Amino acid sequence: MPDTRHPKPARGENLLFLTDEQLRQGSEAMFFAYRGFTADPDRILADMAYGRAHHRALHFVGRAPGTTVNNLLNILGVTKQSLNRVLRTLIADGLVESKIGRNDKRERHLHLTEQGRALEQQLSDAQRARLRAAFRDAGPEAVAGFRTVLEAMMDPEMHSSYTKLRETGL
Amino acid sequence: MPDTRHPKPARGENLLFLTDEQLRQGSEAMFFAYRGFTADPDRILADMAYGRAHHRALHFVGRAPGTTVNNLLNILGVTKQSLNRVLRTLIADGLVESKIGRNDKRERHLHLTEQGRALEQQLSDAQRARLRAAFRDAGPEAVAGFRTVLEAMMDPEMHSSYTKLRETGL
DNA sequence: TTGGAGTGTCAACAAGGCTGACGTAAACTC
DNA sequence: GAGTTTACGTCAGCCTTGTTGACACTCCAA
Repeated sequence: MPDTRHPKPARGENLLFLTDEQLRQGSEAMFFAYRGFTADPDRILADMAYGRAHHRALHFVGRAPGTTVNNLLNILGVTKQSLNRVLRTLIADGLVESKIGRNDKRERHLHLTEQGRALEQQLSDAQRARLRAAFRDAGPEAVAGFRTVLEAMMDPEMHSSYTKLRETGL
Repeated sequence: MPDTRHPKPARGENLLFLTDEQLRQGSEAMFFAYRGFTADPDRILADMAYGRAHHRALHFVGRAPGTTVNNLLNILGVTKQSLNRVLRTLIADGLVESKIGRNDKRERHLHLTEQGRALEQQLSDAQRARLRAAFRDAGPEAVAGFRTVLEAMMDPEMHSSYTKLRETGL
């Protein structure tokens, strides 16, 4: 029986949270939670001609206004052809603006239009509502742990994208 | 300035973790972490004729041996046509066995074959390795918080699937 | 001026979602 | 016993979003 007297056991003791069964439950928690995480914006998008990829593009353009296509490519981790298809429809529909770079005219700097910002808000609000409820129910310490584990799960390059957004974004 | 004397502030105080910026970072953490979470098994699957959908089916059949098709459908949240396509190849390749029910002969009970168990192990090992490292780095309290938040993010039906697996599975 | 980087586009394809329709067998219900 | 419902499989077709490969254009820098 595990020792339950100490809430924070010394290392070496009580590694119950590292058993295969615990890890399996962790996997399943990720799977089910991610489904919940994407469910609300997906529902909104289903009515439009857009999908999850459009949401992601809107999110990160809104997050890092003026970002280049290449930068967005690295963040999203898809091919430029794949991103381009999404971006093309967003630009055609007037949600995203693509401006030729001033210094380097090969680059395109991406911004949300008013309309794009509105849709991004709508989608993010739906997603954040769920996240807010989950965070509120779980409490600040659980949220801190949540963030810590997620950061440790990322690939190093993704992690650096993540922290870079945190520092420079907005 | 938030009160930092208490690690667990009374409600109403210190709700910094519920600001839009914090929630946005939470969203991004989910996005990047989920990419990391699926990266390792995806790499293994890429060499075979299988994809992430096959991994999910193998996982849950292995987790709840003897489960019916309908039950698996509910867990995975896809249409039977979609699941059937995946299941058909797994059965044809001898990774999954489909047995007609004894009581109710309409039902099919699914099991992993030896070969299926082997592949499931290989895939899960890759995924668990990353999770184990993340859990180890983050520590038991962070892991508990991680689980708490993820559970709060699930849709209620998913949450019941999740807990049911935890109770009856294995 | 030439090579390479950043960007965009076309074509073709695959995985894995979806809907709708239909068939079969078993179980349930009246 | 007839009719309905349930569980499952399958065919056909569509969509989104990912992939590769090939090619063109613009601009910067050596």
